[in-house]
Amino acid sequence: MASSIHDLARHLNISIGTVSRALNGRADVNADTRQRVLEAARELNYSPNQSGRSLRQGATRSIAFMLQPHPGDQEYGEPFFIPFLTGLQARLAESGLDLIVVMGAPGDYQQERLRRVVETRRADAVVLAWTRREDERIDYLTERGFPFATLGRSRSGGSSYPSLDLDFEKAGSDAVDRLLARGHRRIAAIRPALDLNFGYLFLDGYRKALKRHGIEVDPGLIADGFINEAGGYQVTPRVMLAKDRPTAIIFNNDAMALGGCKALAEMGIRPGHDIAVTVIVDTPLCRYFSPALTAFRPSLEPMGRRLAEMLLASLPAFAGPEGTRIIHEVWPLELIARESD
Amino acid sequence: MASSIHDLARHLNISIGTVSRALNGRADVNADTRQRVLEAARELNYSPNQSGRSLRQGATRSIAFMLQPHPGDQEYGEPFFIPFLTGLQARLAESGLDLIVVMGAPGDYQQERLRRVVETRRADAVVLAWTRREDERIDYLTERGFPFATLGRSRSGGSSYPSLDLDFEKAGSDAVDRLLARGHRRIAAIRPALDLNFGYLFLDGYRKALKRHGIEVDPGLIADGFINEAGGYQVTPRVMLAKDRPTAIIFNNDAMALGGCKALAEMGIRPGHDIAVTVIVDTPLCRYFSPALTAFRPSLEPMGRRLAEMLLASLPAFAGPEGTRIIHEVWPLELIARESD
DNA sequence: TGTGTTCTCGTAAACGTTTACGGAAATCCG
DNA sequence: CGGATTTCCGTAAACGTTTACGAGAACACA
Repeated sequence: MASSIHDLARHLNISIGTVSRALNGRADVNADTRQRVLEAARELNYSPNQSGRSLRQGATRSIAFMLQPHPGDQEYGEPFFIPFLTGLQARLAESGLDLIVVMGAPGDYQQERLRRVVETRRADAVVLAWTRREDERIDYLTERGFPFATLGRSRSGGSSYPSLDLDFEKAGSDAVDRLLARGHRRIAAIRPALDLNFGYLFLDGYRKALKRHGIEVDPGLIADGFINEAGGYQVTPRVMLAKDRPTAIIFNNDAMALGGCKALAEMGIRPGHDIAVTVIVDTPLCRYFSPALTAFRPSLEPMGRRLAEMLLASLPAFAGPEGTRIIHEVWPLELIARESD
Repeated sequence: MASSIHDLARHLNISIGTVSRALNGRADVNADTRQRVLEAARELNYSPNQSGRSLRQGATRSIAFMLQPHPGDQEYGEPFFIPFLTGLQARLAESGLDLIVVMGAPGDYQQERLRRVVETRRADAVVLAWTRREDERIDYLTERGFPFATLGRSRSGGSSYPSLDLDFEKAGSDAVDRLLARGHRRIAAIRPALDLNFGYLFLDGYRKALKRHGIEVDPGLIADGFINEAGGYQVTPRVMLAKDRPTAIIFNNDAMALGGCKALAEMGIRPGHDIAVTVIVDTPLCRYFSPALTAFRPSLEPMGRRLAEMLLASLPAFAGPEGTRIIHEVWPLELIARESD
């Protein structure tokens, strides 16, 4: 069916070694024969078998991104990652690498799937997202010496791998500053209950900003919930029942914010009028919601490009002349002021 | 580094052939030796090299989904596909297949990327979405005899491949019926300008329903735009400037509807009050928009499962006892009445 | 002319599997 | 007990590449 390097060799009456060298642009092949090989390749519609090549070279020339759907929220997609993946893909393609997105089942937290990818050597490196504070995936990969990079920081694995994260601490702090400047004193914070690292960073920023302004942190105004709409819906009433009601809520996540607003609506509390609502990570949903939610926006597509760049810089096979480098970066979030605060 | 089948053989002092047979559960291996092999495999942390296996078997045991980001609309993700992919992945995993999502650059319409996947044999079959009326990808795949299935129908390729589509025609018709029942007579239709097949199906349903009620189809009420928010924003005023203004608009696409509503707002026209707005394919954005948009909702996750099932049934290697079957299905969309009409 | 260098190519091994084939040992059966 | 059958395993080839090695031819140079 598909033509192999042997077909080319037979067709041109030369050896497969020469064909391979010609195709791979090696120096020790006559310019004339190279020309003929390339023509024959086009004519016979040849393209190399990736399995054969991978087997020989021990490299698949592809990078895997582990995509994890939100558990328990079938209807809600993951618009967050698509622009990121677009950037990631674009940069990898420039270096001739394929991006493969490995889907996991919702909720299994990828460990099994990750093992499969690593152990069957389906990819040369992986990119992780939704990093946890203590992340077993990172432990696993560092232990095995498998190359990877992360979108998000973690305590696990030291600083032996490239990572790109958003400055959730600053965003949390800025959100508080802004609300304080607008006269709020009772500010609640709602974040995901899992060990997700950005939840800690956000809360750190929140706490520090309050303290900086001499305001005591009230544990009754901080709540953790499941990281989806249902979680926000469930947990928001809890902070609203604090003895001294908050006049503002900062949500760490768009889906939780939407659920929270639903709960507020049912309590007769109108975001933007009766209460200020701020969201840390902006998505299109925030923009279209009514009232439009004030939120902190990441530059996802450039981040994807950059993380690909950083990953490549850490791989010996792709690092430039100055050798491999492990880069860590933290990118700012941009405040998009809308109607909800 | 990673242990191979040779390591196991050496460790157990048996031949690699026996090891392979033991691992693959073939009959002609002693129960005792099989036990020892499996233990050794666990002990040495063995797992088969996918490249070697693929090379020998001529199959990668993975299915590729071609994911295409919307062009020109960086911020807007593609929440539509995630639940679909979740279902697809789940069903494939049950048959031991991996799902790999191949990202393309926005706008290149995948032809290049598809060629890469097919020609380098990175996957055993592919799943296509966003089918066009005349789809060069389908032509290419049928011509090459490469197995695939589609989410959506097409004129290309006959009925030689499994396809699962939504009943856009019925949805378009139902949408018109509903608006007519509510007293509207001037109903506009806005759909994507590309050759996307569902745009035709939708418009067919729209036209038929109008004719069925004896209402003439006014070309001035039909407009095509770029399939994103900007497209909806740009094209909506065109139908609003018809000599006899429409009192209702049906959008074929959520993003176009959102852009259209923005344009309407700027014209001082309020959806849900001054004009009825219906969307054919519901996404979370429709639910959160204000006013919440009446829309027709697909069951994406079950559709993903089903299309995987249908694809497997068409593959000789996976078809059940009754042999391979090419299945075509068209699934209904469910009307979700909200506030915008 | 003889020696050394450069250019170009063929040979063959290797990557990690699976599997067709055959053979030795064990078992069965009349 | 002898032949037939079954059980189990080793051998080796094959999948499609890449690449180390070496060899022949052409060329340069003294």
